[in-house]
Amino acid sequence: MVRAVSETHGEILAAAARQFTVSGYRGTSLQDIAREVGCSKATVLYHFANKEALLAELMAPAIGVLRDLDDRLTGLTGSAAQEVAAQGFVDLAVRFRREIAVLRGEFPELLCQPAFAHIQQISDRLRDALAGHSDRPGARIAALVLLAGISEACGEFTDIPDDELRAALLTLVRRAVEPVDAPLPQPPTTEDKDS
Amino acid sequence: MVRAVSETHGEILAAAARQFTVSGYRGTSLQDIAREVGCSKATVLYHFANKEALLAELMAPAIGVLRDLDDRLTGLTGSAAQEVAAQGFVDLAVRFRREIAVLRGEFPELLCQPAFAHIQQISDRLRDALAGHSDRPGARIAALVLLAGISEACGEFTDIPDDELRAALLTLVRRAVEPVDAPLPQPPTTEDKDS
DNA sequence: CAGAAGTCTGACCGATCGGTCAGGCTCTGA
DNA sequence: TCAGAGCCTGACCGATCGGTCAGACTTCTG
Repeated sequence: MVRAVSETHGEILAAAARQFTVSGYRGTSLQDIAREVGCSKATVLYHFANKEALLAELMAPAIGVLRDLDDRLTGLTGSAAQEVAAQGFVDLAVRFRREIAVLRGEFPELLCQPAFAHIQQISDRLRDALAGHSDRPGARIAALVLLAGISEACGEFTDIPDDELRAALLTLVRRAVEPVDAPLPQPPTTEDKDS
Repeated sequence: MVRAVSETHGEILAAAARQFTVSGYRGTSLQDIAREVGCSKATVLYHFANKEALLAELMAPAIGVLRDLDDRLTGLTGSAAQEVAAQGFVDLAVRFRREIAVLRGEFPELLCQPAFAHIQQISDRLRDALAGHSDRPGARIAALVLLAGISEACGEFTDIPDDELRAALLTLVRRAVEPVDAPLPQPPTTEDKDS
């Protein structure tokens, strides 16, 4: 059976997206993808140079949006950076729930691959922005917990429509982020031991 | 070379912990562990029935603490459940940073294995408790984002001492969790479309 | 009609995985 | 002294992985 180029190409991409979401990148073999499409493993490797190229093409749209967000963050400081980072990342996470779920937990290894080398730097800058470029541990911790948690959680809420999920996440982030413009948010914690 | 039982056993366990933390469970082979210990792969499999048993023994302490927390949560409702869940999970996450990092992202597959079958249910109950047993989407989302984010983030802050990390996380969780005892926290969201 | 281009496949490759097994080694106690 | 228990290993196994390759088939084009 011979199909139009774009047809098989797209079917492989769609099957890979589903399989990666369920089993992760490593947990999915080219044979699994070929089986779902109904072609041979060699056909998958005819349309894509290798497994990594398949992943790269799958991630391209999300990465593009992430880069745009990175550009918009340059020059911003304090709560302005926090707000733009919050809105931008929440929107990105909701729109690309599936793609982000794929990377779930496989970030460290995947980021070593050349196609994704720069993403680590971008996400570091995103975290700094969400922390209002503060170096207080509380701000850094809150920013990382929120970014990681949203990435992880988005894929789970498949039953919640985009609008509702986006609004709830944005409310959460605004509530949870450590304010940086105010001198200090009246620390009500139990004890402070600055080592 | 022949060592005392407990010695090699412990060395394998320690090496596995390090490797799993860096490369994940799947990403670490028995050969990798054996190489770090300085023994053969067969020796690893002499001390542990199989790879899964190695992981189970590594996780046992953390799982025990998780079960204790689960017990303490039974019967609690509202903000009381939230507070106990917050304190208990933050403490657990900080104490067992490394163990939790191992499971990072490999939860879905690992939870299928019989040794970890019950953990999914416990973590579901933990999430419900942190949401104050509310079924409002905002509360559920906040709880999941916080649990996932803390799990993910703890392993990254190796430079922050336990006390400080614990205090910062607890402050964050208390600030971020959606209050449930008050009738409704003055919803400032854009629009509510109850489908 | 000839042949070039594009699409697809089965057979195969080397590498690596988790796991097994027979046997060698050291130490201990009768 | 010697048998047995405990510890350890090299060699090996079947399965699976990502990837290659020659060739078959269809479609387009001059």
